[in-house]
Order: sequence, then C-alpha cells, then structure tokens
Amino acid sequence: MARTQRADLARRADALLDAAAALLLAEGTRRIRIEDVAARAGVGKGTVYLHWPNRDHLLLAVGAREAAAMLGAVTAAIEADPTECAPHRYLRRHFLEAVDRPVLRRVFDAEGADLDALAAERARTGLAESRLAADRDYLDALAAHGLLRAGLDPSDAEYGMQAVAYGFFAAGPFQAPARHHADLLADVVRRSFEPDPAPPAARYRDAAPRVLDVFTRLTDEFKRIAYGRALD
Amino acid sequence: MARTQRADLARRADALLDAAAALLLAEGTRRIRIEDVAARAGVGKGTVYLHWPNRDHLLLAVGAREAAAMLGAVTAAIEADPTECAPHRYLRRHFLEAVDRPVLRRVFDAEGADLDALAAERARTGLAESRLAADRDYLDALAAHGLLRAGLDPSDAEYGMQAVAYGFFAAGPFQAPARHHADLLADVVRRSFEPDPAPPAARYRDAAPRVLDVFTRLTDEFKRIAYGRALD
DNA sequence: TCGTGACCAGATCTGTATTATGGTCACCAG
DNA sequence: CTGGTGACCATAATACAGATCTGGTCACGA
Repeated sequence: MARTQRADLARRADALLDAAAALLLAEGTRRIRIEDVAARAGVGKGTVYLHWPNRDHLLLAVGAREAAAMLGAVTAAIEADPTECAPHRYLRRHFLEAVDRPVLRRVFDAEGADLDALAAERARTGLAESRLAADRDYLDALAAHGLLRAGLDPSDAEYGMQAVAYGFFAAGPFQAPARHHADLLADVVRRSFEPDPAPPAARYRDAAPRVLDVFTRLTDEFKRIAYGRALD
Repeated sequence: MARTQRADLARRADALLDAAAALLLAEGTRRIRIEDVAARAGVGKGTVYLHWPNRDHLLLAVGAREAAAMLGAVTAAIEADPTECAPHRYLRRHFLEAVDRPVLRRVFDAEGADLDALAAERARTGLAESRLAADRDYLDALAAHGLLRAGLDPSDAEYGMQAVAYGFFAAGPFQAPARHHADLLADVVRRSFEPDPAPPAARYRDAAPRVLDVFTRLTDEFKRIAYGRALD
C-alpha cells in the first residue's frame, strides 16, 4: 500500500467506530467482540490495535466521537448566534443533543455497570477532568462578562448547574416530548443562575469568542480520544 | 406470656429494626442474615416472621421507618412554622434530613444493585406510588393557595422539582458542607417554582393544614410498612 | 511499511458438588 | 391457649474444575 494518508486513517477509524456503535446498539456493551468490529469494518483484527491500545479505549472512543459531535453542534450554534452561549440556551441544546444520541446513553450506562475498569482508566478520567475544567472556564468567561446572576458564587453556579442538569438528564424523557423537558430545564437554569433582566445581546457577542475557544478545545480533546493514533 | 400488648409488639419491632439497621451499616445489604438480626435483637428467628412476611419486607421496613422519621421531622417543622411548607423550605429540610441518615442511603442504593426483586415488590411500588401521589397533592394544595409561580403548569412543577431535587441528592455533599448545598437547592427551587414577591405568611398558614394532612397520611403509610403486623 | 490472522494466556462461562440461608411448623413455655 | 422458638428442609448462593472464548501480540507476507 502507498504511504498511508492521515485522511485514510481517519476514514478507517470512522468505519471501525461505526461498526462498534452499530454493534453497541444491537447487542449490549458486553457482547461486543473486537473481532466482530473488525470484520464488520472489513479489516483484520490487528488493525483495530493500530488505532486504539485496547478494547476499553475503543469503546470509550465510540462515546468520545459522539460527544465530540454533540459539542460540535453546540459550538456551531454559538457561532451562528452568540446568545446561544447563555447557560439556559447552552444546556437546553446540550440536553436535546444528548437525548437523541442513543449510543451516548449506552456507553455512559455501561460505564457504571459493565466497565468499572473503564471508569478508572486514565483516558477516561482525563476526559472527565477536561470536561470539568472546561465547565469552569465557561462559567469564568460568563462571569467576566456579567452573564451570571449578580452575587452568585461561581463555584456554586458550577455545582448547581451540574446538579440541575444531571437531575433532568437522569429523570429522562418521561411521557412528555424531550423538547418540553428541555424548555423546563432552560427555564430553571435561567431563573436560578442568570441575571434577571436578560443582559443585552452585545454582552453575549463579547463573551462568545472565549466560550467558543473553550468548547473548541474540549471538542478537540474528545476527538483526540475518539480517533486515537489517526490524529497523532 | 400475658396477652401481648400492641406497645410491646412495636417495641420488639423497633429492636429488630435497630438490629437490622446496625447490621446494614456494618456489613452490606447483602450480608444481612435474618438469624443474625434476630439474635442481635435477642429473639428467635421465627419471631421475625411474626412481624414481616419475608426478608425483603424487613429490609424495606428499615428504610420505611427511617423515611417515616424523616417525614415526621418535616411535618413537625411545618406544624411549628407554616411557612416551612414552601417548596424551597420543605426541600431544603428534606435534603438535610436525608443527608445525615446513612441507613436510608444504603437501603436505596441497595435497591438498584442487590435487590431487583425488592424494586418490583408490591409493598415497595405501592409506597413509591403513594409518595408520588402525595407529592402531587402537596403541589395541588400549594397551587390552590397561590404558592406556586403564576403560569407554571403543576405537572411541570412536579417534574421539575423532582428532577432538581434528585440532581442535588445524587450529586451529594461534595467538599462544601451539606448545609450549603441545601441552601443552594432551596435557592434554585424558590427562584424556579415559587412566586417572585414571596407570598405573605398568611397564605402559608392557610395552606398548611392540607399540606400537613398529606404528609401525615404519607408518614402513616411508611409507618405501616415499617412496623408490619405490629400495627394491624 | 502496513496489515493480517494464527497463536497464547488469561478471562469467562458451564456444569457440579457443597455450603449457607430463607422460610416453615411441630412443639413447648408461660 | 397463645405466642415464641429453633431444628428442619428446599432452594439459593458459593466454590471450584474443566472447557471455551476472546483480548492482545507479533512473525510473516503483500
């Protein structure tokens, strides 16, 4: 084979991740065999290990790619409309994006149940830390531009938004359509953590670049985990 | 033995529940043996079955008694000060009461992990339904007295408060003292679900009797499960 | 140079022997 | 006669050995 291009590697990584995701949804997390993933992607088993160091990383990569796509959607929305970086808009979109990504649910569910090992994995915890750091940066950026409720301690905002978002996410779509719950979540977040007379759009425009920077970096980190050696 | 009094039965039930709770905290849920519980309470094994029909009910009873105590504390607080029935005050206290009741945590944790059977148990689901119904009644009572934010759909209030409370509960005390998180929870609830100029105290006084009725009934139901045949 | 699949060690599964425990009830103390 | 008990039994949990499967490696070939 001629000198392999980076694009080829990325394409093959995608094929493998597609295969893994399909199997993930069809069978449980547990039942996925590396050999099947490789076969479904039309390559040999050894090839999988050219991309990711082991099975857990592959599974993590499936989730990471999905998460990156989700973050990408959020980022794009902010680029298109800076007011989208307000917590209530951001979390609303985040919620909706998460809801119709069944693969994500599976991977995260699996973490607790099947793969205690994965939870402890360095790559996994690193990612979690990055996500936390990004959240903090995001809130700092907002605070710097007066986009958080006056008198609200930033670490309280962080904890509170985390807890609220988690609660809505865990409660899940229950009878009512997801959009409705997303709106409810947005309402709670706006009332609890944002300034009462909504800030002028200009302030969101000012804050957007830094926010975009934060999310772009985070997205890149997820992509790095997702595509493994294909991005080295 | 002379004709057994109801108070004696209740005392013995308490002794057994104490023993079970102690073992629950010492060992896991799994390791609890009926025989040990009986021995620790100084009675024979068969006696346990005079109180509860089986092992799962006994474990459920441990949690139910704790929950009843927690609800009792909440109820007492409302009796002492009717404004305590405002959602943010109620949930704040509920949160604090729940936090320093390690037994409750254990029992509820165990439900998912160890005892799938228990989750399906009739007594268990019945209790869950009662709790839900009580929540609904509680919110209805508040709505009837204009103690919910105008324009807020009651079922949205229910879902939202549930999600928010769950989020804070699941997030758990993290570094900061529990009281601080409880205050944060209260703040979120108040801003999201209650009228903006706080209603006059008189309205809480009006609503309190019905609220107390709801919680008292629920407490009784928990007690019935907790003490089993001792209350027949 | 890159990809492969036969190969191996260790994880996982299966079937079985053994032990432990929930739940019952004949019996007994008061 | 009533209420409590603990020996007893069926069945569930556990332990273990052997068989099977699968993650991960690497010598080899395209």
